[in-house]
Amino acid sequence: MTYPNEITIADVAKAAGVSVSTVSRILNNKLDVASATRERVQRIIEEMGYSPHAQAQRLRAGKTRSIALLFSLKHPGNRPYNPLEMDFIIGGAAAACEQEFFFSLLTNPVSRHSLVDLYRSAQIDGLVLMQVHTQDWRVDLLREYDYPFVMIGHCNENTGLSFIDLDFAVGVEMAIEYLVEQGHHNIGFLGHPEVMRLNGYGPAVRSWEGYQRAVHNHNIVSTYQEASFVGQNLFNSTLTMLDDLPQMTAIVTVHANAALNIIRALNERGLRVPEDCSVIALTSQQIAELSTPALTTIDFPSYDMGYQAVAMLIRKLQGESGEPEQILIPPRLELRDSTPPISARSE
Amino acid sequence: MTYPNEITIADVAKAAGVSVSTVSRILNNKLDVASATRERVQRIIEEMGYSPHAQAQRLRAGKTRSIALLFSLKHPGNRPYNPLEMDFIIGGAAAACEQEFFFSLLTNPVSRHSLVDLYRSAQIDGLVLMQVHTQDWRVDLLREYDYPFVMIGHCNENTGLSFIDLDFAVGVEMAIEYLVEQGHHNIGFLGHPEVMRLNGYGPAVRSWEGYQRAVHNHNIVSTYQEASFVGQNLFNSTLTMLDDLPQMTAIVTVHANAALNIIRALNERGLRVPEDCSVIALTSQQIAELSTPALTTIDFPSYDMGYQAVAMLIRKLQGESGEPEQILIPPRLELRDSTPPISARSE
DNA sequence: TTGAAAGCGTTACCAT
DNA sequence: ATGGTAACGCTTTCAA
Repeated sequence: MTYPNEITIADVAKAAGVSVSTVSRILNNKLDVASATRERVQRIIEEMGYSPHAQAQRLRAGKTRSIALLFSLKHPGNRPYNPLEMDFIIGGAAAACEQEFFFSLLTNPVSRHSLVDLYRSAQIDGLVLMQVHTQDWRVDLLREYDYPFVMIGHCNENTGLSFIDLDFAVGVEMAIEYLVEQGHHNIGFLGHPEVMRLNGYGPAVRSWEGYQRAVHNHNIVSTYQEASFVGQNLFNSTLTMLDDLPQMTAIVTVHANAALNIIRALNERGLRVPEDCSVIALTSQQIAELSTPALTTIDFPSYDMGYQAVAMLIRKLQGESGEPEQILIPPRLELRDSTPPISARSE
Repeated sequence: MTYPNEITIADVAKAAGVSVSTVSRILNNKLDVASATRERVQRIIEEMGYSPHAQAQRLRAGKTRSIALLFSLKHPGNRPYNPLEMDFIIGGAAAACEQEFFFSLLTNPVSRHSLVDLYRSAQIDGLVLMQVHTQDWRVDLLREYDYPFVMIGHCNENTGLSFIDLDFAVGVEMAIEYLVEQGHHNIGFLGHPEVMRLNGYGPAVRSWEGYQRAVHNHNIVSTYQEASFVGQNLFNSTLTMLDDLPQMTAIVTVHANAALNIIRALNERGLRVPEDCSVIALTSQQIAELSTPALTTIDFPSYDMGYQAVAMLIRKLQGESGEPEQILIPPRLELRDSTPPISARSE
């Protein structure tokens, strides 16, 4: 039995012997309807398997109830993606679905024109921006046009803008500080690729700042490598750091997925984690617990960030918050098994 | 300068001194327009920054130009997700965006009602189903209503249905066969959790079949563990297999992300990859190359599968293909560094 | 080659 | 409490 999906509110009205307006009122839970009528019509709606035409409702309302997340694939084959970015997507989708918003993923590269067009042609009510740079033309453009959007990440200049971001600078600093407290003097830092930092990619810039600050403020010997997240690269960069600084007893990395390669590189030199070398990564709980030993982390709550970003956007769209919301998440150190328990270090 | 986005086709018509119909014709590249008019109007469209209201166009056309992928989060905190499933999403989004379809991610749990409602209320034109089970109520329902959809995965009974899937059974068989050819006699299999197989989750059922067939057809000693993809579990399961079968010289796993834990577990027992033990995983090129050593795989082209699924769905929506398309991808063995080169094994 | 008008399925206003 | 009607912005007949 195949139901035709061409049942309209008019069909329901006719079947119920009432006017279209009445059915509409019932659908929208207006109060001025006799309860007898309401019940009768509702039964008929049920029986006919009617549900209102979302497109028509949206046209009428002048709202799309759609939001999108920009996730441009520069090179379609350029995977694997950062798993934390995947969590932005999932978290965002979850928040949108809960509020019955359509959540769309836009992978085409955006131009000024295509970006503006999304709003102009009423494809979306609002946008989530990720992979934000300290100076970001997309942000400038959307701000100029006063189109609703929120960022995962933030710029140098954020007046009037809504965003959620992790405090990468403090995060890296905190990790190094912890290691110093634990008695480490020789610490390696495995950062984002240099080119990303020079391009002004937020996390790259800020984690680098945090590293510089920590080195400056503490009496430690340090080496660093800026590596892409290709496995072989992380592996080699770890070896290079060991060459530079053979006494290295701790590594801090911003790479979510680096554990395998760092650990393997250390093993290659006869070093074990955490007995000979501690590792702290900037990653999510879930990824940290994928490793053996489970990684001590500066927690990167990416699912929640995606979720919050969308929740924030929807609040903005519904006009609940006139003020922009700016959330800079204070980093949290999660001790797990890749740094020795405090008692063990007091030997 | 903030453009109002309330410019309509009527505004353009008025500004150009022509009728709405004429503007519409120009927008839709109809032929019966004087080229002088066309150019003049096009310039005005440009100047005014007009682009047509997508909602209105879709209402008029009776098409939503939206498709969705069902990715229910049973437990919102239930991460990390299978990275290959993430690639379904990205690949699907890419295909949809290229064709200017809206691609939406639905994370709410679906009921019969909510599923049917997606079509009835004209929220979507079609759906991509993943996490398909050998018997799947969603498939039965959509088939009954004759709503357009495609699957990533397939059921036991697929008449009239369109799908793309990897041939997991042959894949696992092929991996084991290769190992046998290379002279291995003691082979371990690390499969999906038993409960997934018993629930009829396609990949779990079929990779298990492939394993059984391989063991039956070859003269090998084998052990297996069915493990969840939690790191600690994979680690322990590997150790258990080593306890069962200390002479084990090769492991085949269906877990995309298991490499770290398998390798670490082997190292724990003083075994090295690939010198002492070979590893073949069912995963994507990108993930395989994240590991050190890079993993030999049965390639799981998940991005392409997502891409193809959506392309297939769009073809179906555009009525290009009356016939259902059923693609069962023949597995391909990709030799990398977690199995020794053939020359090395002839010692 | 162009324009007028109907209609896509709703909701909201104004009557009754 | 209910019904008629206009309007949301577009495309597509049908006429001119």
